[in-house]
Amino acid sequence: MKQLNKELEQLIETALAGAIARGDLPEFEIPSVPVSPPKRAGQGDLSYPGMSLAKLARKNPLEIANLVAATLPRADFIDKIEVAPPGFINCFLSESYLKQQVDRIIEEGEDFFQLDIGAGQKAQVEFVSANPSGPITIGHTRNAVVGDAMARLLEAAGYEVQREYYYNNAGNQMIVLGKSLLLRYLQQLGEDLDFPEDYYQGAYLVEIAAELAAEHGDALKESGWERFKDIAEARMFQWINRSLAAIDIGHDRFYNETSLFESERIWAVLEELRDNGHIYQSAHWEGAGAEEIADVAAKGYQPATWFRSTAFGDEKDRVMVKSDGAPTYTLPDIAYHCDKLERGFDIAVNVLGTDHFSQAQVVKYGIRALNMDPGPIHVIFIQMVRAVRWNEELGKYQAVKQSKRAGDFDTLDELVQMTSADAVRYHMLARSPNSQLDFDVDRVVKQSNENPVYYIQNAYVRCAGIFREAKERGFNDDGVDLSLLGEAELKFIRKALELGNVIEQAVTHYEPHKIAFFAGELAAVFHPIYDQVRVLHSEVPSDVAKARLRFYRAAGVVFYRLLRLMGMSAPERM
RNA sequence: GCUCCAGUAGCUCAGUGGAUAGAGCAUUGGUUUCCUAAACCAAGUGUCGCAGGUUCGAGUCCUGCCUGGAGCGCCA
Repeated sequence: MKQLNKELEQLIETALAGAIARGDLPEFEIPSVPVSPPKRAGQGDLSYPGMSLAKLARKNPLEIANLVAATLPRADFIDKIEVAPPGFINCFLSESYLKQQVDRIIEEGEDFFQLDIGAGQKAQVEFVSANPSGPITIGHTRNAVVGDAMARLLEAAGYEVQREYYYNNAGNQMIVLGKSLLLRYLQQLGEDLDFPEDYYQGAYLVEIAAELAAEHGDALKESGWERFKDIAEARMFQWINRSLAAIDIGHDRFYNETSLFESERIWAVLEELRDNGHIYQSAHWEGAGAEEIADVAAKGYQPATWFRSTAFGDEKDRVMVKSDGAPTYTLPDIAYHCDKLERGFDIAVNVLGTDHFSQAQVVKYGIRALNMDPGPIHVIFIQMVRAVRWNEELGKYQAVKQSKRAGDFDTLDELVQMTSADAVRYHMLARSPNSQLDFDVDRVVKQSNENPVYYIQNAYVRCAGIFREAKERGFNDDGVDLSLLGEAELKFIRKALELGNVIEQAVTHYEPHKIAFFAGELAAVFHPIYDQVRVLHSEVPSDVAKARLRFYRAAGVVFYRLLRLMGMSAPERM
């Protein structure tokens, strides 16, 4: 399917080049000017602001617009071109072209607006990346939904996409997890033991411990925490994957940070940084103030290994290897991204919470210090998400307490249980990632017309309903004459043809939420049409009914495509 | 203190430097003999945080300020 705004832009550029060649316009470099649908009726379907050229062409914008309109090459999708002050070039789409697109949409099916922007290119999306120390929380969920939608959109743009999950099972967290499970297990065996406050308090460890006790009795009693760490880790991953699968999310590859230690890759990276002159040994960083130095002295720090990230714009240098010889999190993170780049991804999207902002910056500095181009790496930062409820007494929203009490929830599982996988996905996606998200629990739970999830799905359901009914009545759209379609149906087709541009915008700006808003807008165009444009109705002549049936077939294809792009289901019935 | 993000209708939020700033919810009234009501139709709501600047044109870009959030460890 063609992206008409791009086609038109090219035609206009051709016309401009012609005008320059003929000497009607002075020599100038034609800029890329976005062609977009105007907001108001009567201004056509696509609009090009000719004013952008006035200064370059040193000519009145209205004159330029008229010149372009008069010499624009012919195209099958254009009905007419109008010029409007102060210099807009407005394009009206041809009705017959739009009607033909109904069959084109059906032909393309699930590949409707499958673009070739990324053809032959590899993209990676790294997302979730939660360490296996507990369940998927509401914050991870937003990360997961945004990351997966980004991956789907990249696929729609033609990229070959890999979904990756980066995790660390070697840190102190995991040791504590293992020890926590060991304690819970011993408690299950009846031992009266204190459970330290800084251990994992979650009830899930008690459950696992109970299962272990039931399955193995006291056979594991003599095992060390290492054994319990392994068990806990395996169980956590099972749980995480099951939770994600419940909202139709999965990863192609799990990348263990530990492998970077085993391969000694981190030390190779450190040596390369050192060779490039970006590493030094010191008890404090080179730019430390007197106060900082005194503080370090008071703590008695021995010299550590520093990366001079300030040379790349950082506000302070960062420790790579602590004075005790252990690397910080940053060094393997740099090595990991180095590895990513070497794997040859043209785009490497990284979905992170804003609490990783500084970390992500340092990684980019590290990449540059290795004389590599961090260009392919793009980070989508996800702002905080919290579950809220409307408090009638206070007249404002309040955060749902993150306690384990019944009715409160802070995990994906509980969220899905309270609402639905589709509702979770839609609401987590339908926000700009860099705005804080208040997840209104009651509203999402409500399965009513105030919930846009069902508004969109219902559009697909309605299409499916027509076909069920038509089949029962033995009616079909064979031998259809699409010229019988009316203005209402064309309005939908016009809107649907914007999908390609939406996908492109979402991909090039790394803003997957755009697809969610588009889906809502398209449903808002659809429902009034469905209300008026009936198919199986006594007053509708058979040939018109055939055309309309074909139209709803196309509409169903479009909604199916949209729902899948958002990772949502396309139910046949509500 | 420094860095980043946000501030748009009563609420939750969209908004590619372009034309008269939008949607949903909430509020009020209306709509179904025949696929449809989780829907449709109609009605009102704005100091786009404040002040400057750039531009033919600014909610959008720049500067400063105000408010809210996140980050600023030899944590991961």
